[in-house]
Amino acid sequence: MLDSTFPEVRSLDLFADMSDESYAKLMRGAYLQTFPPHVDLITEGEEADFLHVLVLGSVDLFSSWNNRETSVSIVKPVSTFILAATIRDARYLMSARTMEKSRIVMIPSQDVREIFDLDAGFARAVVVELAACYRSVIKTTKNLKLRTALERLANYLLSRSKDHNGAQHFALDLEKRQLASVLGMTPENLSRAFKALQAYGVAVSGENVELSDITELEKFAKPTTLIDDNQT
Amino acid sequence: MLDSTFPEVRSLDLFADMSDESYAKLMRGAYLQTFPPHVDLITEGEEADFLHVLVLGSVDLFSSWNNRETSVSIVKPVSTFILAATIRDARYLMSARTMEKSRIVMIPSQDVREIFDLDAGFARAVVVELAACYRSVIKTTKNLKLRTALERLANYLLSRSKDHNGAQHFALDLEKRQLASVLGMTPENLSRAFKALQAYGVAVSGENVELSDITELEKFAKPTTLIDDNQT
DNA sequence: CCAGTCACTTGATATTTATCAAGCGTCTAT
DNA sequence: ATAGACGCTTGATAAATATCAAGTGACTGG
Repeated sequence: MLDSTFPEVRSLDLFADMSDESYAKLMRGAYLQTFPPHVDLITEGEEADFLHVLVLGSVDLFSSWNNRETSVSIVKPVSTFILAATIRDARYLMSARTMEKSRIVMIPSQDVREIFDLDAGFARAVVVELAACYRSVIKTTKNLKLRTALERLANYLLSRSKDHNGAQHFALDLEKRQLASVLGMTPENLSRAFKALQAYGVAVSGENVELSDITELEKFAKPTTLIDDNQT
Repeated sequence: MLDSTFPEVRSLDLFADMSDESYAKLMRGAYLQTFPPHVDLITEGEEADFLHVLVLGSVDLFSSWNNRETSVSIVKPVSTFILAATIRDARYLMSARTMEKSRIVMIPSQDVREIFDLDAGFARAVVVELAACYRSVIKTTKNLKLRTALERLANYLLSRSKDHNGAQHFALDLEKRQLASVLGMTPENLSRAFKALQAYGVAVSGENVELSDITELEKFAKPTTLIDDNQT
């Protein structure tokens, strides 16, 4: 299904270190598909038949219980989702929907498990990716359990600022309702939280954020690499 | 350091599928050590020099920020901790301390990474373990974001009941203060939550729990395998 | 251009959760 | 035995967060 006309996939970290032969095998049953915005890709509880790799766009991983819903994380290119379910041949723990137009590679889970045993380079890449995912969720848990909503928002803003080379001004990359869900609060509360952070030099207008006193904001937010750093 | 006098280690899921040669290499630099209760094993932020495997006892993985502290999870035998940090050669995201007398295998991280590349059976076992850890934290996150403290406690009790073959009566395996921290609430609140659950047939005396109406409690708690099941 | 939709905001209020202070009961060490 | 320590509980209160109900403003489709 997938051939060399998609070098973008081959060069992803996850596939870069494997043999051509393994790659060919892996891709034999794979699809590369483009989805419009707001399309449901996966529903939690289903069997994990495919490993998904997001090549372009963005995907919301969310979960529901008892009529409540929450965003567990937002996936940006290039990353996999549903890797753990694929490995364990288990059911999805989260649902997924596209947030914008997205290009996604879908690889049959069984092939992933098969090639994992055959190709050490791929195995290493899978483990490294999975470990990164694990550490990211641990950080989320710490963020939720150790901080108030206001503190989470403050640190989120500082984090985004760092993503923009420490810029004082940048645009939110999420709708506010979406951001509220990611941060574990209601949209109403997010509005009030933004207002409360005015005291630390935060100004928001639409999607535009201005941090006029990053030092003061940091004094309040107390960011730490052990929670707020995406890389380590 | 470790030889065949510790068959308990060799037969762990993590090590069972590897060659004798790889196992020998892996254990060359390893220690098997017994720690007394309430000993700090690891401090978050340090380099992950060793992979830890808990063979006996129990270990608290906790984290601190801004003078607050929370239990992220309790590790019971047989499982690893710090696996993700070892894989990524990164810093620990959590601190660890023994809760009771515990026997722990410590394997130099570098050896783990080396043998991972050499032994496919070990690689598979590492990935399966890591995927299980990942899914477990995802469930924790969903639990925290989708449920109130009362709902978390109710589901925790139902979960423990299932661990005891659905028994109506069982003993808590954690101190209440510890349990409160795991569930993301204060000890005071846990006390009140237990009282509030009396309405659903929950009675607690010391460490003894009696669930006199599991059906009613389930109607309130709405447990789901996608959050509350340890296995899948 | 206008009406409608929709995300966001704001205010009032309720619920949930934490904090502080005190008290209770059990265990332990002298 | 008894004093203290300690874990737990309880009550009073405060803080954090959610809910409900309007309202605003921007974009969109006819």
